[in-house]
Amino acid sequence: MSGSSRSISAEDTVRADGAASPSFSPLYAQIKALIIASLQSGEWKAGEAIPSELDLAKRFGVSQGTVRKAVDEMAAENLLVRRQGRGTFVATHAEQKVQYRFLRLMPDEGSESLERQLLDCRRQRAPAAIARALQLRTGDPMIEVRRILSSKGVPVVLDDIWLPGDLFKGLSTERLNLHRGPFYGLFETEFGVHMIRAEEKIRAVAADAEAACLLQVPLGAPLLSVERLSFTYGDKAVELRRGLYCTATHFYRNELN
Amino acid sequence: MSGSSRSISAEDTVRADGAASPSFSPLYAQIKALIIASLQSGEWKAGEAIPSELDLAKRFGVSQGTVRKAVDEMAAENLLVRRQGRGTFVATHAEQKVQYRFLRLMPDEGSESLERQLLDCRRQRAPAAIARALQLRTGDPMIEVRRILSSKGVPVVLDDIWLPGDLFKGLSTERLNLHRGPFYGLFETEFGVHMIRAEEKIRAVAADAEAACLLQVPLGAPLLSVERLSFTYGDKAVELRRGLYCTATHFYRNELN
DNA sequence: AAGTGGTCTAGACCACTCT
DNA sequence: GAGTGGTCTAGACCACTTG
Repeated sequence: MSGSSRSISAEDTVRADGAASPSFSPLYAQIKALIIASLQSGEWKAGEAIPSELDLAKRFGVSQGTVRKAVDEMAAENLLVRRQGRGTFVATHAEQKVQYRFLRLMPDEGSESLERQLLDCRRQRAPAAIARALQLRTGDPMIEVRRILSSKGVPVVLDDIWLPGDLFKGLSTERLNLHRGPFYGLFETEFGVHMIRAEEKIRAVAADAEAACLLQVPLGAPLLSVERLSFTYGDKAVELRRGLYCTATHFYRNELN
Repeated sequence: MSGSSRSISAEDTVRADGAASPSFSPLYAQIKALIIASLQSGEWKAGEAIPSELDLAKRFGVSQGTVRKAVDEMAAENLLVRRQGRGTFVATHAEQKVQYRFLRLMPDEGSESLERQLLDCRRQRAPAAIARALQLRTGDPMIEVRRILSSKGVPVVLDDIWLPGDLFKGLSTERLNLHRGPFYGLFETEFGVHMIRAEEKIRAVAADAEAACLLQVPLGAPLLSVERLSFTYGDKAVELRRGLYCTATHFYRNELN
């Protein structure tokens, strides 16, 4: 790299006042932020390759090693996927070998994929509780989707999905039904919304009349309630989902470190 | 480092036959394996500092950068903890700010710590199902521990814990009761067993008579069943645990990436 | 053969902690 | 001030993929 290239060096960091420097942001972290900004702006789309490490190093005026560290972190966070000899690619929910990257439900035996059945998709006004979680105002336009996932014809999951109306303008029952693969893939290609992270709150609950009917279990049967809040770039919440899982033939798998 | 130091270079890797080289093990991975071996042998105990990167580099005859990469991975896996300016330390369940590193249960409000109540601790013969999970033989000596965790006097968790008898020879009710903090801390200091990873299978179940009584919930109330298999170095399973969580005032928190 | 990511080295300097 | 981990660079070479 050229010698006088520190256009964004650590030393340039703004210091709020004499005391307590603002915790020091290393170069690679700034490079990472720039790459994320490019992802967010759509410069590179889901599944596409980003420029090579050397190209990025030239572009940002830093060494390859610094770009490498930024990309390494992003690969560890599943924002990017590295493939030796081929390049670095924008992670996607669409063409992944494991469909449903965020679904931790596993069958006790076998490995059949799940069939999808759309129940409903309608425009709604945001209820207070939903609005709060998504940092919207009560009454803001939203879209509610309900669906069932089945294994070998037996219903296993009942999902109730809430999306901000302004981000998913043209979403409709037909569009959802036409699409193959996970919803998150459709969200990427049709609406430019990437889900990169989620938080789940899990409880055991008793099936109410509606859930019992739809999941074909007795009234009061124990179900796993999985409340998921999904985030896109910049930790912006863009989906709230409440799943009811029937855990007679499946279980929720988790790994602890 | 001295020039002729590649005592364990990548090129030395044994190749099984002409075709399909055994997938290539980089130097840093071999260093990592050596460090893990030292941890396993007890050369550095839980909570202690390991040698500095430069010392390790000298010892293994590689550059600091290679040691750094090995240690970075181990820190990412929570085997080691780096502290700038101080050193690198063996991770421990004992003196951690967050007690219960593996417990994902969170209160809906507040942040009270949980009180522990020991119900039982006895020597047992391994039932078939337990033995299989821990790769033992049916009838092998085991220790079974039952306990309750309570929040503000209200029982929240009922745990049933199975441990291989040969690894936990002197374990007794008194010893468990004397000890402060999480069991996993005691296992480290008293028995040299470090839990480094675990897999959980989660289901919703209905409370049976015994659980209902101990957790003070109605018969048939929905409970979270959390089956945990814990591993020590070398992916050796050393604990099977079945927890029943009452999720009226708490929830199981998970993060997806 | 060319291009990509992956490994390894060596050295300089910075930020943090402790004595 | 000495010692530790953290950042950044520059260059060499290796492993893998594709044309």
